[in-house]
Amino acid sequence: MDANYDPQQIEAKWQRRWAELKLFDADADPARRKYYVLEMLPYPSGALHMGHVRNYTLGDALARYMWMKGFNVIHPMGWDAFGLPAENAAIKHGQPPRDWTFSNIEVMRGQLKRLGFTYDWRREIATCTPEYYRWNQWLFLKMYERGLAYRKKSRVNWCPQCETVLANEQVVNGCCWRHEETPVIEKELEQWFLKITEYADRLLEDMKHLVRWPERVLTMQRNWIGKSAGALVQFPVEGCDEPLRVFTTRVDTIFGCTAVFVAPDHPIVEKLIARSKSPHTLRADADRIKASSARARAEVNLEKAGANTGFMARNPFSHELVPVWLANFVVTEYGTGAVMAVPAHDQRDFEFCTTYALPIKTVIVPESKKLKEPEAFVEYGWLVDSGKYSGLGSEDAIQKMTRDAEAQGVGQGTIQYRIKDWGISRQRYWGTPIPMLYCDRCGLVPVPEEDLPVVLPPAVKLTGQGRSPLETVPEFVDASCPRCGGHARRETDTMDTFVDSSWYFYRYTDPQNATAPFSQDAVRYWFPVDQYIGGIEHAILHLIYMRFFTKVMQDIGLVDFSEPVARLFTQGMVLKDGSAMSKSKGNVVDPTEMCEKYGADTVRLYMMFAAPPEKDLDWSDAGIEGAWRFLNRAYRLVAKHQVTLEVLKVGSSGPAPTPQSLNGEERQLLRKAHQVLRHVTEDMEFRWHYNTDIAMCMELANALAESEGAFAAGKICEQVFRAAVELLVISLSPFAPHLADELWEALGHSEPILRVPWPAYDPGLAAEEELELPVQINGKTRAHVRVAVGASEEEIRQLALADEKVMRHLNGKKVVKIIVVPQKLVNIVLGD
RNA sequence: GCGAAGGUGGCGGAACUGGCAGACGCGCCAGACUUAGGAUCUGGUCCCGCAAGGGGUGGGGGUUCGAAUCCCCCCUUUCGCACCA
Repeated sequence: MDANYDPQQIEAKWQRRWAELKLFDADADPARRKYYVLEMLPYPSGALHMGHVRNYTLGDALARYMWMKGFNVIHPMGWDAFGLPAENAAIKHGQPPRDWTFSNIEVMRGQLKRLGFTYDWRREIATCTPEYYRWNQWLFLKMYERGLAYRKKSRVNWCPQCETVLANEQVVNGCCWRHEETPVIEKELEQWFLKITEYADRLLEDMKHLVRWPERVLTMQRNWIGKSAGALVQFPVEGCDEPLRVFTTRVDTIFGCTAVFVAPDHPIVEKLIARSKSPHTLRADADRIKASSARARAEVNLEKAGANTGFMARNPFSHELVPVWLANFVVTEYGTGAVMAVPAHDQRDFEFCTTYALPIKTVIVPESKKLKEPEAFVEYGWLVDSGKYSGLGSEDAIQKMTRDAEAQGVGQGTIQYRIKDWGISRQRYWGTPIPMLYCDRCGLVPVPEEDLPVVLPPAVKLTGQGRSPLETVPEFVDASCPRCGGHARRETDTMDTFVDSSWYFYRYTDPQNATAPFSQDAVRYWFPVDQYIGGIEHAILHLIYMRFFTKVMQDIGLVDFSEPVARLFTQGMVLKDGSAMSKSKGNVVDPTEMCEKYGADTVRLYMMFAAPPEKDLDWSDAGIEGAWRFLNRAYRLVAKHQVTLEVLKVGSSGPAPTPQSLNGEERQLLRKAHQVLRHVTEDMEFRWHYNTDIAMCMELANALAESEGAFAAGKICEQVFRAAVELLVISLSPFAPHLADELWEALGHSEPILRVPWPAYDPGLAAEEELELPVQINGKTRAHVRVAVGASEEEIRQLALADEKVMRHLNGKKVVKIIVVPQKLVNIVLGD
C-alpha cells in the first residue's frame, strides 16, 4: 500500500475491477427483493454539469447502500437525446444532429464512468434511436386508437426563436421557456394533441397514493390541473340570437351581477359588431383591448381596461338587464371566455367597475355584518337582496341555485380545469416522427404497427426557418396509403420530447425488446420505481406527463398499476457565488476538471457533505479542499497501520467483542464506531442527510486518530482497532466508494465492499454507560454531573445538588422545584 | 396579490420527539516540524468581559421548570402560481 493517497490510480483500478466483476449488473430474479433507483436522465448537451453530479451521486449512494442491504438493485442511465439544441448546433456548425448528439453522449458517458456510478450499462438507452422511438410511435398509435391522440386546429403558442410550437407548460411568463426574453406569439395551426384532460381527475385522485412525494410537487400539480366546480349560466343578449354563457364558481352572488364581461376575442364579439349601431367604434375597441390583453401575457399586473359594447344581457335569476362589456382581463381560453361581473364579491370585478363607474351591489354579507371598504367581500356568507334565496348560506345557495338553473334550462353545474390537452406537434426535425398519413382518398390514416418505426431521414437540410424540415424531404413525405395503396403524404411534425421521457424508465427494464416497448414480466418484477431523484424544475412538466402515460398504459393493459413512482426526491440546485452556473456567467465548475484534480471520491464526498440534499448548494473551492484532506487522512490512517492490521486475517479475530470483555478505551472507541454506524444506517433508511453521515465518519476518523497512542501502547487490542477501522470504511463506502474498496482490500479482504452485507450496529456497544448531564438553574446550564446511565432520579438529584458550582448558584436562594429528566438533564428552579 | 419553504458564528451547516445552541467542515489565530510551505501535525476560535459573570438562533409578544424547536403578530429571503371567474 502506497504511503500517499493517489485517487487517479485507485479509481481507475477499481472501476476496471468493478466492470470485470459485472458488479452492477442486475437481472430480474423473483427470489430476490428488488430496489429500483432512478435518476432523471440527462439531455446530452455536451458536458455533465455539477447539478448532474449531485443528482447522480445522491442516487448512487442509495444504490450502493441497497446493494449492501441485499437488494437486487436496478440503477440505469440513459439519454434524453432528441431536442432542439442538436438542430441548432447543426445549423451553426453543419454537423448532423445525430452526430452531434452521439459525440456528446460519448463524452458524457465517459464523465459518468469517471465518477464511478453503479449503473448497469447494459440497460443504457438513447431516446433518439429508432429502436427506442418506434415505441413512442407505437404508444401514440395506441392512444390514437382510443381517441386519446387527436388533431385539431388550434391557437398555439409559437416561439419565434425556436420556430416551433410550445406546450402551455413550456410558456413561462408569456415567454418561451428556452428563450426567456422572447414573448410567445399566437398562431392558428393544425396540431396533434394528447387528451390529458380526460385523465385530470385521476391525476388528482391518485395523488393520495403518492404519500412519499414532496407535498410541494403535489401542490404544484394540483394547481396546474386547476379543478374547480361551478356552474355555467346563460345570459340572453338583447338584439342577438346567441346567449352569453358564463362560468362561475359563485352562482350565489348572481343577484349582485351588474355587468357581463367578455374577452375581446370571444366569438360573440363578431356578431355584436355585425349588429352594432356603431360597428367601427366597437371593432376599434375590441382590437385595442385585444392588444392590451396580449401584452398582459408578458406583463404583470396590467391595468384593467374595457369598453361598453352597447348591448344588454338579461340576468336569468333576477331578470335585470345588465350591460355587456369587453374586458382585457377575461381569459379566452378558460371557462367560456365570459364572466358575470359581481363587483361587490370579486376583487377583479370590483376594480373594473370602480374604474368605469359601474354599479356595485352587495348580496352577500358576512356573519359579523361588517364590510371592509373599498374591497370586495369574496368569502362565503349569507345572501341578501337575492329574491327567494335571501337568507341562505353561500354553500346552500350554490347548490340550490345550480339545481334551479338546471330545472329552468338556464344553466348547469359543471367542472372546469385549468389544464389543457397536451399539444405535442413540433415543426422540427430532431424528434420522433408522428406516425400518421394523409391519404388523398382516405384522409387521415395511421401508419400500421408493422410498418414502425417511421424512421427519420438522415440527410436533411436544416435552416431553422419556416416550416417543418421534414417537408423538404420528398422520400419521407411521399408514401402510399396502407388502406387503398394510393398516394399519401406523411405527417411531417415530430413529437415533443417530453413524450420520450414519459415512459423511458419502463424501457430500462427491458431495453433490447424488439417486439414490445417492454416485457410485462420485467416491469412486474422491477416496478414501481422505489426512488426517483431529480430537480424540482420538472414538478409539473415531466412528472405530470409521466403519471399520465402510466395511466394510459394501465388502461391499455400494459401495466397493472396506476402510479409508477413510489417515492420522489427533489434535490436542490448547485450554485456558484449564489447563482446558477451558466456559461454566460462564466461561473461553471467542470466535473471532469475536478476529477482530475481531486479524484471522483472527493468530488462526490464534497457534493454530499456541503449541504443537505434538498437544499441549494453553493460550490466552494475551499470546501472541496476540506473533503480532499479528509480522504487523505482516512487513507493515511489505514496505510499507517496496514501491516499490523492485515496480519489479523479476516475471521481470525476471535469471539465478537462484548462490552464486558473490553477495557474502557476499547469500549469508548467501539462505542463511537457503532454510534456512527447507527447514525448512517438510520439516515440511509429515512432521512438522507448525508452531510451528517459524513460528519459522523469524520468524527470516527478523529476518534481513531486520537486512539493511535493507546493502540500503540497496547491499551487497545488489534481486533478492536481493526473493527473500528472497518466500520469507518463501510460507513464511508456509499460516499467514497473507490477509496473504500482500496482500504477494504488493504485490510485483507478479497470481496469488493458492495458484496459485503451492511452490518447491523450493536445497540449494546453503541449505548453510553456514563452520561454527562447538564445541570440547569432556571433553565440555564450552569454545571455538569457525571452519572451512570441507569442512575435513579434521586441519585441524580443528590449529585446535582452536591455539585460545587451548583451550590454557588444556590447560595441563599430558595429551591422551588427540581426537574430531573433521566438521561437528559436536571433543572433546578429557584425562587427570588 | 395567493401559495409553499426558509432566516442559527466570519462561511457551509448540526441540534431527529420541546431538554447542554453552534456537531462536522471551511476560514482565521497561535505553535510544532521545516531551506521553504498554499503539505502535515498540535492547540484555540459564538459575542461582550482580565475575570467572576452576562448575552445569544431575523424582530416583538406568549405557552412551559425549560423554546432554534410550539402559538400569535411583524420583518425578510427564495421558489412556485399569477387576472382561471
